[in-house]
Amino acid sequence: MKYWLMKSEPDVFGIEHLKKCKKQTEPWDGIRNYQARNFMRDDMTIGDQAFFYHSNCAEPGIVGIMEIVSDPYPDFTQFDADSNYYDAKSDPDDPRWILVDVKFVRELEQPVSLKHLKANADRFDDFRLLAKGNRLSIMPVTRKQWNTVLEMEKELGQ
DNA sequence: GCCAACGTTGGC
DNA sequence: GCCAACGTTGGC
Repeated sequence: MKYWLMKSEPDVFGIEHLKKCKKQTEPWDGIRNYQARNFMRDDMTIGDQAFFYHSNCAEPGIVGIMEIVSDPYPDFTQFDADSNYYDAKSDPDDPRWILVDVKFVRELEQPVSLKHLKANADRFDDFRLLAKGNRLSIMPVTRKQWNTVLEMEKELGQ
C-alpha cells in the first residue's frame, strides 16, 4: 500500500464536505497539473491511503485521512462547459485529465498544521510538502513520513 | 527548442 | 491583497 497527500481548499471542498457526501466518496476532480494527474493515473492503487490537506486557508495543514477507492478514469468536468475546470482542448476520445475516487476514512483528532510540520521539519527526510516553492497538489508520502505525521497527531492530543 | 509573458498556487 | 515560485503558452 502506498501513501499520498492531496490538497484542497476548504472553501471549495474541505474534509467536512467529503464526510457529508453520499457514501462519503467523491471523485477528486479539477486537477489540472500534469504531475499530479500522473500520480493518479499511473501510481495510485485502490486501497492506498491519502492525507487530506487544507490549503489556502487560515490554518493550512493535514486534517484527515482518505482512501483511494477507484481505478483512474476521465475527469468529467473537463467536458462541462459550465465548469470552472472545463478544458476546451481536451479530446473526448483521448481525455487529458484523469482522476480517482476518494473515500473518507477519518478526520484527525488533532489537525497537524503546516506551521507544526515546519517546526518539526527535522523529523522528516525530504518531505515534498515542506520543500521550498512546492505547489504540487498531489504528492507521494513515504510510510515513514506518514507514521511521523500520525505520531504528531497523538502528541498534539496529549 | 528557447524564453518572455502570462496565469496559477498557496502561504502569509 | 501581496507576491514568490512555478507551470504553461506561444512567438520566433
